[in-house]
Amino acid sequence: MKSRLRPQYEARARIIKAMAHPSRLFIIEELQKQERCVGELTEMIGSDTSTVSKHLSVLRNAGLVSDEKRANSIYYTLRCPCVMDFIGCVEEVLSANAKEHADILKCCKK
Amino acid sequence: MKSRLRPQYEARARIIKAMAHPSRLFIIEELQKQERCVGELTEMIGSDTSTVSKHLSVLRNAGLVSDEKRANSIYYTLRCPCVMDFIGCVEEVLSANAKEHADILKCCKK
DNA sequence: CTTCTATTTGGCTATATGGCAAAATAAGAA
DNA sequence: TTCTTATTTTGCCATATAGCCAAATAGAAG
Repeated sequence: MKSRLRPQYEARARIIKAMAHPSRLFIIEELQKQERCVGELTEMIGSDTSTVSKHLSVLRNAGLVSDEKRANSIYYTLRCPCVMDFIGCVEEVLSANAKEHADILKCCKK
Repeated sequence: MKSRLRPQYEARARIIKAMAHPSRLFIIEELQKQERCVGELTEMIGSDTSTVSKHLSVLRNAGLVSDEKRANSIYYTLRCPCVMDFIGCVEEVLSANAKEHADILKCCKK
């Protein structure tokens, strides 16, 4: 592809890659509802604190969330709620896939 | 997170992960304009045919594209054009990030 | 059947990622 | 100051990914 376009696609891919993990999708969805600190998210997700912290740093580095320290916890917020629109489309893909699977099964049974 | 939710987040993550690569984003955007065969995409992207073929199989396995053989080429099509909506949001994140960077620079110069 | 063309697959290497545990850091409370 | 709590960083290992090359496959064309 034209070399001047490369960096643009790479930048986009970095953002999307930051979302491409089950726990991080959970975090995004949760933060869309309300801000949360690491401890809360850790408990909800059920893995090691350090793991959740790393996920948060991935999201932060991508610019998807911002953090603010209050009392002795760090609260994370979703910066661009539009990322939630993704989910709708992803679900559309998933149900299209499910439908196709169903059709294939139906066809084989005949 | 509640164990019955896990599979759902994993399914979503698989779809998003399939998009999380510069070449695959390019392919998605190109296929949104018109169907293309492997050879055409290979030339546009400029990497090995086998590499592009693998990218296409990632997209196909995710259910994002479908393929149809005609003459002696295989033509790929975008199955859910809504994935293009992603890009708008991703660009929003990118420009928010750029703005923040600019603000930080401005602040430091003072 | 043989040849040619388009695409996929397998083998390989280098690099990136996710996870936990342990050590390090930051900042409030005593 | 020291103690405590919340979070981040580091080290390590296992696994996944991208890329190229070479080999295999599928069909069209001769």
